Amino acid sequence: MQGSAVGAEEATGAAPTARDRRHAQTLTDIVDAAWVLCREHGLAGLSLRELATSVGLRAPSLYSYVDGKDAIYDRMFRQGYEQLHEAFADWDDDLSAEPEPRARIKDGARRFFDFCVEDPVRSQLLFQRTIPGFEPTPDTYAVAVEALSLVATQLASLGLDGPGVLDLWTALLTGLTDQQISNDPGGDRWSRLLDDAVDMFCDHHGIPARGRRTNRKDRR
Amino acid sequence: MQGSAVGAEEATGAAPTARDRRHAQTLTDIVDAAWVLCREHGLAGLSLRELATSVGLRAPSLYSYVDGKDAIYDRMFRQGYEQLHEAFADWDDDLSAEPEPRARIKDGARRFFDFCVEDPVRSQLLFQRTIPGFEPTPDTYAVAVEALSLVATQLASLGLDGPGVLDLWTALLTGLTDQQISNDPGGDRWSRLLDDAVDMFCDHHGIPARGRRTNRKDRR
DNA sequence: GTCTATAGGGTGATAGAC
DNA sequence: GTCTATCACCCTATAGAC
Repeated sequence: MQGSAVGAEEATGAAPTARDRRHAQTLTDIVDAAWVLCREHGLAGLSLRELATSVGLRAPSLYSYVDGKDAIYDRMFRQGYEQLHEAFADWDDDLSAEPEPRARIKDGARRFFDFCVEDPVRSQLLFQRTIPGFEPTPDTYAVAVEALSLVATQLASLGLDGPGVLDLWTALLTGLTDQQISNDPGGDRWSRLLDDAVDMFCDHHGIPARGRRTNRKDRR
Repeated sequence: MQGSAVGAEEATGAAPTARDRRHAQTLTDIVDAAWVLCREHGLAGLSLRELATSVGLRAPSLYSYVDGKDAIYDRMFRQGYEQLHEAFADWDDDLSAEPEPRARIKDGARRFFDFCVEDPVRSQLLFQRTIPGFEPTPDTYAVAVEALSLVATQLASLGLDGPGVLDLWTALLTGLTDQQISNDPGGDRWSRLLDDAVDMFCDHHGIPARGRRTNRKDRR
């Protein structure tokens, strides 16, 4: 379920020793435990002491695995975008099975909605900028950009392109997910509006409901 | 600009003494300073020490004005919803000048958008539940409900009613504002999409663009 | 009402022994 | 690598002198 954290050591050609593997293992343990604690106490409520003891260490020992608190957020941030990437990796695989653009857009919307609702803390870390001092490393920021551009190109291939179109799309989707998360956690009050919202959006942008193609620009 | 905090003392029939007025004044000073500090350090980053010194007091002296930290959040929360109420109090005043529902809906959307963007910290306090232990007092919660129901009835009079319709409306609006606040602060990248978004929404729900009335339900 | 003093907790991070 | 000990802060809240 969690993204692989192998590769934390420098990618030398040398084979990993048993000690390297142990090191990498407790490192992933640390990040996994950090997710658990953040879901419990909130993203900003993460305590290094508690994190350490929850993996059987004392606080100072964390520093031989991770450079400090922000470095832990950075690893979580990167992992989150890797998971987003995974969630959309096979999105266009069913192109042969379902060629209708609107149905496929609905599928994409549902993927994103579920991805966000399934882990609100992750959504908060990835999409809202709420942690005081944290900025992702350029390296992990590149991972985020890559994941987002993957989704953007997939949407563009379905006819959703142009700057304003994509921005309105993200606003609509994040609005629905945020309302669901913060005003009806565990329920489906906004989840069940998702398909209707997509129809509204597609109607407005000339995405055909059936095989027929209507082009919005031609009508003006 | 800030809502009046007179009336903090119990509403007895007695005339307020000079001492009462001084007390009420420093109380509003405290709340005003709390807003300033929250905009600087974030909502959760409010420190009672710093708040006290910023109004010329020491931390313990705050407790003779306010019951604790959550009581300060409560006053801010209430004041925020009073301001929202004010922002929509005269919304239907221009009914004679502008009877077109769609134009008036756009005006309402713009009011809400500006209200949110103009003070992101206030939006976070009012519309997201991000502070760990804080729950508004029943008394101030009633103020919030009243403000929201005012807006809801105004929308309903324009044809935007039904549970799903209102929920989709709030999702769309908060989505646009949140994106604007967190991804383009100070800019207009989502602000300039607002009118188009309202058109999309109105088209979908049968709100006429001109004087003619189209009813969505009749067409299915 | 305001203060000093302090209780009683928390935090991230570092030095240095083992 | 892990630990103990500790530094150097931060915080909210209360007791009691003035």
